[in-house]
Amino acid sequence: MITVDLKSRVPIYEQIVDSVKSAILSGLLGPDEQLPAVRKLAVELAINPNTIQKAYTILEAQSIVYSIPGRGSFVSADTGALADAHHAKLISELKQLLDDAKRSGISKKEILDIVNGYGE
Amino acid sequence: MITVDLKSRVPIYEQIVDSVKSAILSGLLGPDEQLPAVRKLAVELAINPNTIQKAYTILEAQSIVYSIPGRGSFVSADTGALADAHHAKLISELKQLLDDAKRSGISKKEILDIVNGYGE
DNA sequence: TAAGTGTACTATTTGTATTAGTACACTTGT
DNA sequence: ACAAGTGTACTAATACAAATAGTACACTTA
Repeated sequence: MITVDLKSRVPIYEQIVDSVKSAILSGLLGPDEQLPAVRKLAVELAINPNTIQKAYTILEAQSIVYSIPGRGSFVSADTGALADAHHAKLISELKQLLDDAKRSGISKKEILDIVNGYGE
Repeated sequence: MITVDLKSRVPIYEQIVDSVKSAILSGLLGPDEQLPAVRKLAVELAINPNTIQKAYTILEAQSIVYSIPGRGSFVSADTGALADAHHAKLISELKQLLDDAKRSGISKKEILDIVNGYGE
């Protein structure tokens, strides 16, 4: 569920933050569902517990999870804000990509062909 | 022409590499045109000459520039490969973004509206 | 000859992530 | 009451890569 690439340039704790966010966005982790325990996940990923803790602390600061000492860490009840932020981010990235494509002389037709290749 | 963000996470030498590539792709730098001298650019960007040299070495290894000791560094005569690679990269990023958007429940209509907002 | 160019090399510094180790307070289940 | 499992907190040490500092050499151009 939560994975990490030790060789990546992005810090492990950040990968964990992103991984948890993805799990929530994809529905893999539902509201009030418990996250893996700090120590357990550390063993599973073969990294230091402090690194997991750092990730959970960041997630808690962003109101994406809440932690109860002695109990565990859990997904926040309301994940709407997270979904909204992700949505906005995707739109923004798409616009930037289109700008770049236009500057690079990629035709609108080529782009539309690709977009239309995606079902629905 | 070539800019750098000291606060960015991506290494300065890599920013320079990307910056030169962009300048070439946008036509700001034409074939056989001379790049700023290592020492001069170092002064201009207020960074160490070694960092510039590292960037130029990488660009030369990728056949994007060629260097002549005593003369300077110049844009390669044939920049077609660079343009092709950039084109392929954009297409790939677009596909990935569309995948993500689909997974996030963004409607095709919303995407088409954005794409159609880009002239031509 | 002088100035400007790329190239090469080693040592050092710096910043940040990560690890290591320990300790405390709380909750749950027995 | 107890043990096990949980989050939390803190300091020190380690590791690694980027960036800097400093110097030197070979070449080209005016």
